[in-house]
Parts: sequence; C-alpha cells; structure tokens
Amino acid sequence: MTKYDQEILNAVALRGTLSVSELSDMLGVSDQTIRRIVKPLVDAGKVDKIHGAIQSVSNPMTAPFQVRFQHNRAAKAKIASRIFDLIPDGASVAIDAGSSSGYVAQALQMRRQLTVVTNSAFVASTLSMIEGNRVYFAGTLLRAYDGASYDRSAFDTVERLQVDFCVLTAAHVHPDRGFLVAEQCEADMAQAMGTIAHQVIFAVDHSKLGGTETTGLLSIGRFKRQPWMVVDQAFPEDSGQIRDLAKVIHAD
Amino acid sequence: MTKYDQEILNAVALRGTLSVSELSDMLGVSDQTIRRIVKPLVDAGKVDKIHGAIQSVSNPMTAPFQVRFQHNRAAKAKIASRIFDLIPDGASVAIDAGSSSGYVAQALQMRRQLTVVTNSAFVASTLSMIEGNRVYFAGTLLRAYDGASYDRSAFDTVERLQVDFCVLTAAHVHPDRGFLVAEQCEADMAQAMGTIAHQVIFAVDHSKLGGTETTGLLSIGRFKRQPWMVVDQAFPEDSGQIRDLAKVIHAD
DNA sequence: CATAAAATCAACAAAAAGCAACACTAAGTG
DNA sequence: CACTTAGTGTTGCTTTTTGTTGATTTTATG
Repeated sequence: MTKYDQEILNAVALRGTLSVSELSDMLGVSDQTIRRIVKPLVDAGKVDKIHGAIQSVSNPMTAPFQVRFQHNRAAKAKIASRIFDLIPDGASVAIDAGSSSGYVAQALQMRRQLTVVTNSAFVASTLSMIEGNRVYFAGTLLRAYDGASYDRSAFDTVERLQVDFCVLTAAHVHPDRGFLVAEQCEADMAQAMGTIAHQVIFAVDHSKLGGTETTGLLSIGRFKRQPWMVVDQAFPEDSGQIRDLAKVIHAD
Repeated sequence: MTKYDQEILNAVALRGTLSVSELSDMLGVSDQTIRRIVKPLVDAGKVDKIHGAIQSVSNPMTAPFQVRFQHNRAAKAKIASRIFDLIPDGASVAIDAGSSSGYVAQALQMRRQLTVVTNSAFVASTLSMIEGNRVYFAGTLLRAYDGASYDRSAFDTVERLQVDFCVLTAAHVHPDRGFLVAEQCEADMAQAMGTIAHQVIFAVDHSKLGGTETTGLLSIGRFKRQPWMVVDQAFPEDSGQIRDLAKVIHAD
C-alpha cells in the first residue's frame, strides 16, 4: 500500500482507462514509479494492465451503445479535448445526447465545479459523480436510440436554466441549410439548449461535413450569437459559406 | 492514549492524508515522536500508515461511487445474476441507486421489454439503450455520492407508477432493526419504490451482514409483503431473526 | 516484413523515511 | 535526596522509495 494507491484506484475507476504517462503527470512522479506502484494492484486483480495504460477491470457487459460510441473514436476524442480547453472550471454547460457529446462529458470529468444540464442519461451519469459538480437531468422517459429524453419535462428543466456554454452535435453540416439533425425533437432540444446558453459549441467530426444528400434531415434554427464549431480536421472548399454558419475551431 | 491522540485523529479525519513532518510541525514535536504516538493508533486500526504519511482508514461507505462499485465485485456480480433469474422478460422493475443495483442493471441488459424506473443515472444509462425497454428516470438534480436524485420530482415519478419488482440495496442488515441506510432520503426512496412494487428484492452482499455497529444508520420501514433477500453466501447464526425480515435466497 | 516509435524492464544511485539506542528532562515517590 | 518512570530529542544506521539511464520488448506503420 503506497500513498498513491487510493488515488490511482479512484482515477482508474472513474475514467476507465488511463495511460501510464497521464497517471505520472497527475501524481507528479515518473513513469517508472507508476509501473512499480501499479504492479501490485494488477497482481491483486484490482486493475487491468495493457501496454501503455491501466484499465478498470473489465466488466463483461457494456457494448450496445458502445458501437456507435466507438465510431470515429480518435476524431471525437480530439474534438472533446479541444472543447475541454474552451470550458473553464466553474462553468455551466448544457450538453445534448449525441455520441460526440459523450466524449465531451468524459473529457469534462477533469473539470471541477461544473453546473451541467443534459437530457442524456450517459452524460448525466458520467458527470454527476464528480464531487463538486451540480448536474441536472432533464426529462423522464428515455428513448433507446440514445438514452435521452425529449419529453415535456425535459424542455421544462432546460428552459428554467441559464448556462455559459452549450455543447451540441449534428448529423450533418450543410453550407446552406446549416446544422441538421434527424428528428424534430432533437432540433427542438438543440434550439432550447442554444437559447439558454451564452455561447453554443458544435462538436463536429469530418464525417459530418462531406456529401450533400441531406434528405430527411431537419435544420436547427439559428442562434442569437454565432456558434463555434470544433472540427477535427480541415474541410474542403465550402469553407466560405460554412464560416458564415459558425466560427471554426480546429482541434489539431 | 497520549495527549496528542485526539488531535491527530481529528486532523487525519479532516485532511485524509497527513505526512509525518506535517504532523510534527503541527504539534511542535519531532518526527520520531509522531511515529511513536501513531504506532498504537495503527495497531488499533484507527488510522492507516504508509511510508511517509498517515491516512484515514479507507471506508467503503464514503468512497466515490466508482470505487464502491468495484468493491466486492465478484459477490455483487453473483447476486446480480441470481436476481436476473428472478425477473422475467417483459417485467416492470424499480431499481435504486446502490452499487449492487448497478450490477443488477448490467445483468438485466440481457432481458427484453423491461419497464424500468430508477433514480440512478447509472442504472438509467445502462438500461435505457436496450431496444424495447421503457425507462423512466426519476428526478432532476443529481447528487455526486451516487449519481442519483432524491428531489421532489423523483418521488413524483416513482409514485405515479406500479411495478412488478423493486430492487433495493442497504448499507447494513440488522437482525432487529431490519434494512438500514445512511440517509433519510434513501430510506424514503426505498419506501416509495417498495410501495409501488408487488415484490421487493434486496441485493445484499455478506459484508453488509457482519457486525452490529449500526450507529447513525436509519431503518427502512416494513413492506406489505415479505421481501426477498438475495445474498452471496450463507451468513452465521442470527439466521432465525433474519428469516423473519425476508425470505433468503442464496446466489450460489 | 522491415523499420521506427513507444513502452517496458533491470539496475544503480540518491533522497527520504524509518528505527533502535541512548541521553536528557520533568514529575512523582520513598 | 536518590530513584523511578514516562515522555521526548538526537544520532547513526537501515530500509524504502524514487528518478535516471540504457538495453529490451512490444506495437504501429509503411
């Protein structure tokens, strides 16, 4: 038992996976020391070790949502990390139920004293257990597609609050039509969250920027201030028109 | 018992970890004296000693949720699997926010067409993304201790429903006092969930059955029907009295 | 499959913490 | 006053912990 054991156990349980160097930064010790400390914990079966990182011991069941969640992982993680930089400790944030928002929630686990309102059970679960956070879950009946609520009480809860930032996702970004989503209720929720926020931040990976086949998708209305759009890589030509939609921030 | 004992105990309880030199500065004595004073406290199990510092003895009851969740993993998984057997496809279930309930939720991911009501964001997140489930989240403001809600709207949502089963946890099971929890709101929620359920199921691992130091814990009232109690291993003598509390089901 | 990059491991040296022994003080006791 | 006893500081030595270095293994990439 070293003085770091408890902290490592907590951090790993919280984050799921932590690289050796993240851990060494966090505790202010060398990588080698982390390996020495972790060894007994691995032997005792309290954590799992893989090349380069420590994991909380694997729970066999946690797949269904993971599938969509894993898609484009690297890009989403990069975007989330950039959004993390934009949101300071103590901020208030509305977060929607997109899969990119799940990554943002995970990144924000390192922030403190956040006030969060979300209609996503995953985001709520991710951020509510951080000591010092204040998390409001908006809604009652959850739909299976994204584990989120779009019922009357969800809108009631959101509309009662004011926040500094609002993190939104979109199914597609179209140069003319703007930010698009698949269903009316999602558009309404995006609009509701955008309205209570001082600054809207869209998390958009490059797969949302390509083609122009946007049939069936609905446009989210405009916001009072120009939103920010955090993207994982430069996108092609339409840049001019997109720049009218939002201030583009690169995650690289 | 020296004149410094109480002060050291208080300081350690407050700060969690204190180095030997911090302590010696604080009390104006040498490091060696601190070691001499602390030795009996360590032997008595009142504090933990690590190289260079004193720590408050780790308490699973106050640890962060993710840590409690990992504690006694095997037992909780076994219990959850047994409860899975008791709850059929298509059933309606109320689930509380205990760490054992988290395992039950994971096990129930293999069930279909469940109707679930819970005040735990983790449980809601776990079960809401299963296609065919109908999940109600009860509450709005979440507390960090367990990522669960105990506000007015939580009770409103629960009390509006009727369910077949109700899965509850307890901090301790006492032969005379029954099922005990740490806070009034938890007792109230357990009572509310138990009241709307046809059958109450307690998930109890053996660590909840031991000693009788139950100071500060509150009793959950009785239920109209005798609850079931799923345990991971046989427990000692008091069996007679416990059998009055609940029908005992072994997970082995 | 070859190469480069990243992570691991073993070994050593330096720093930090622990420990045993001894000396000193202060209070109580005959 | 001599003696005991409990509590404390000091000293020197031992043990534990940690960072560094360089060789080795694993993983990623063309």
